[in-house]
Amino acid sequence: MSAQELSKTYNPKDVEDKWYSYWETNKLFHATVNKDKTPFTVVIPPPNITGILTMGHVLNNTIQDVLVRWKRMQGFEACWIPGTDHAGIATQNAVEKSLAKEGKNRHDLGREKFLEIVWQWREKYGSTIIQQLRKLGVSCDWERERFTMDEGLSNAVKEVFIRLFEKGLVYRGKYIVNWCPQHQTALSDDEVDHVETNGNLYYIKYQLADSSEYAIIATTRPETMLGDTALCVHPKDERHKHLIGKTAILPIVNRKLQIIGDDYIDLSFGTGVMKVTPAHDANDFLLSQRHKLQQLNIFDETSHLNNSVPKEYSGMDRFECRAKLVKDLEEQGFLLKVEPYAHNIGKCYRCHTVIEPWLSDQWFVKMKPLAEPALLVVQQGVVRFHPERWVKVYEHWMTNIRDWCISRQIWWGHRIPVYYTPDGNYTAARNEEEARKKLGVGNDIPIRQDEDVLDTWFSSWLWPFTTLGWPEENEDLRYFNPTDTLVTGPDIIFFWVARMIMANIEFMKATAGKDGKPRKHNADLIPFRDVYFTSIIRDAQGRKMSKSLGNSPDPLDVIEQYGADALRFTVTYLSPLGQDVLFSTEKCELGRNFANKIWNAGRFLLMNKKEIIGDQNLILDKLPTEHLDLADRWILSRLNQAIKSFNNSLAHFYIDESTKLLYDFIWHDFCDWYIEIVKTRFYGEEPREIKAIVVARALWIFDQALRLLHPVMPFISEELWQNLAERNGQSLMRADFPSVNESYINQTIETKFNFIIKVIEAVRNIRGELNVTPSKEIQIVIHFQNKHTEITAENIANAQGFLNYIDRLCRGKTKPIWTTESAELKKPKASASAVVEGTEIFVPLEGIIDLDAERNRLEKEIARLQGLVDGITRKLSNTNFVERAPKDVVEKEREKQKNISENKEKLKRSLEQLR
RNA sequence: GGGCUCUUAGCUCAGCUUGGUUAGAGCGCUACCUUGACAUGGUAGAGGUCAUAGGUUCGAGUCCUAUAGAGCCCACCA
Repeated sequence: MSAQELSKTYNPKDVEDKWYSYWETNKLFHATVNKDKTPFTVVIPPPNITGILTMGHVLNNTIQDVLVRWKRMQGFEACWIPGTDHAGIATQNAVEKSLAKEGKNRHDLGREKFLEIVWQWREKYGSTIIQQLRKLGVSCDWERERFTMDEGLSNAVKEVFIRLFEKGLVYRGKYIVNWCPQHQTALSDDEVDHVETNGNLYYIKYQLADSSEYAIIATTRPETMLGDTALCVHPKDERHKHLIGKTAILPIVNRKLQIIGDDYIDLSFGTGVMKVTPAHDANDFLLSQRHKLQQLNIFDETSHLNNSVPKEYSGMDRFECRAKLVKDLEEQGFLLKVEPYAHNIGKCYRCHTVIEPWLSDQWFVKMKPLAEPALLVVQQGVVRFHPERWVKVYEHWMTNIRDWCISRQIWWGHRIPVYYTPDGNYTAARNEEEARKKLGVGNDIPIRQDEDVLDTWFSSWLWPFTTLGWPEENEDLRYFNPTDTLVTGPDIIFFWVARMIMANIEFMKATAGKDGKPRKHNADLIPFRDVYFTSIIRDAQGRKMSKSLGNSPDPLDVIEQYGADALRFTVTYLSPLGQDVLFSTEKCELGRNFANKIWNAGRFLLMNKKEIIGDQNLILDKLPTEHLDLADRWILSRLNQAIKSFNNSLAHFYIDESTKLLYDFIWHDFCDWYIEIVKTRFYGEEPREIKAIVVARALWIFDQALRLLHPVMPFISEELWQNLAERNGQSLMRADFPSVNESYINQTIETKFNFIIKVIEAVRNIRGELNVTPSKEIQIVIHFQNKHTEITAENIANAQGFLNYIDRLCRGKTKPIWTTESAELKKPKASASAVVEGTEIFVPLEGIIDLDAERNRLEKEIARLQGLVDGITRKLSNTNFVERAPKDVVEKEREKQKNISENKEKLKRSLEQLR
């Protein structure tokens, strides 16, 4: 489309897909090792293959894209590595659900067939979210797209497991794990949500053997008593310490329980006597290890009672069993009382089934040795968190870290590379052959691989280096790792961020860095320098937007309705560092309106370019500096200030601030003032050659603004930029980001221009307040103070030029004239008036003015100024202030007092004349 | 129990890092305007004891302490 045919409103649909495929087919997203450039690398938090795009992804990926596009334009070798996560439990869930619809389950199919189906499922749906991300305009290097279960990453996972195993950092053990009976797998501590729930506290009588005495215990899970193997009291508890060493009889079961003493007991809770159920409570398990107690497992993997309990209970569901047991205890006189009791219950973070602590064989990573260096790099600021407060949270977790349960009893995932001989020996190996070698067994003896798979995070914690080819050592890895910025949600700080820091440090030690030498310094071992924790997006009611609540608008609908740029702009505008964001679809009107404003600014300039210069394309390679007037100098000052502030805000991750800067500069400075003033020159009397310079300059400044805008709104900026001038096949996304020219930043110019703004606003105010319609022509008499005459004389082409500004910008027909301080002032009789920094403005309105309204207006203004003067006077009469405050502050107050008083007096005189 | 965050206009939020302009924006509201980019627009206006109470200071929306309310995270009580 040629420039002159721009439509009246901006239509995102006409341009978004067009430019995205242009960028992609021309490989503009692709990054390669380039020794002449500094790399800027970002790895995407890999979305789940089960996922669809949510507002959370929109925010997260927009921020990444803003950073990546900004750096790319600044001349960095910007590389954004995309990919997806296999999401073990989530994906297996999704597939099992769809199988269930056909009445099948995974056990009917068997492992191999089931995995085949999951892979098919992944082929079909696994790239949905990746396609959706493209709609948002993300500039990922798609040639580098990875998947946590692709061949390379799977090998890396194996390699890591084996190395950790050989170092003794991976071990197998019987431990209490969080067992989800729904998924029939262990979960890590982080995968358990604690939900406050109203339950009951049951008080149960345990008879002592050979005695009439009994102990009372309190429990919220009475069914677990079937697995009790001891009672426990505090050794210093006067009430109960005599019980230590005695034996109690477990009700119903009649098992003998020894009574032990341990200071784990909380004296203030319950009865002071605790039942010990080693196989079904984490703390009891620890007790049982200390006291060498029997660990009796009473549940199967579905949390039904197994046959180690009396047969009337075996086979029952745990909650059925609880009900029956409570009834039986009551009937047999063991139940003393039941109290309502609110407590936290652990639930599966995926299916919300109540977690059952369960004793089983699992694999763990020993975390302490990995955590120590990872804690240090954050404390020392080698890795920086934004906002910083997450450092404390991180510290707390890292110093109290527990071993990581990494085995999962599901099928979809990286199978644990451990092989067992029939007699129970085992080792970690890359394949069966290697395993036989390590185990020293021949082909005649069958060995089997562990059935379990690894936690999903066991592949994602390697993401910053496996995506670059590790364990293979290559140029990419040396060049792009450590990466620069990670953008992610604070909810996965432990799942993912902390573990990536650990893994990168651990495994990059043996890898060469940028200089080709082994990495030694922390700065080369970390996975990323900066971590930006995004806001949590909430709905209008303040609820977190989530798939399960279904309260997240579909971003694709939002894009359809408002455009991707509008969505990008709006979410970044709304996201202050470290605070939550309330989002609703309608808020995207903000972004849409802004896009339309920009569009029309471009349209206007191009229309005038055609009018003045004609059809030939401009080059816009440099700023035309001829015939600069005050407004030109002012907008150049504002532009350079905007560039400077934008860079500064982004460097500090104040994303919302940088977006607001763009908005204010383009809408208010450029459109509201500069374009309006440029109009006076387009339609004025200046020769065509000068007008040509003026329009070319306006276009050059707009070109700069589009470059500035591009990281946030890539589509509209590219479309307009291409229309603006001859580009010879270059794309804006690879164009130079504007650099700051300090010499244009000029406070004096801005002050002078602000005076003009104030004069114009004063006249507009008179018109508005006195209800003088724009069609009514008014005369304006401006009585300049000397200090202001120079503004018109020196900085605007001529005095007529200044009056043209006034005429044009006062939004209505005007006939401005001016006098100077030294000239005799012929104050019109019935007139409205205003004072701007001492310069008086009169609007003679005899016959049309509502004198009462004007008196009212003046009285109000005088009262306001009086209030200000009073405040300052009070301050200045405080001797403490005058003596102790810095001199310049006091001087400023004096100056202020003087100026405001003078203005007030002038208005008072005008008011007198109206009486 | 430990930690963190928030409370500013009718609504949603900036401003606090580094104390000193007449405390800002968007939406909404009121009035006027379809003027040769844009009504997804323009101009003007109304609207705020900056949660409360103390403290530091010449001076506090901004710094400190406490309180109240809202929310989040971690740990966990059998």
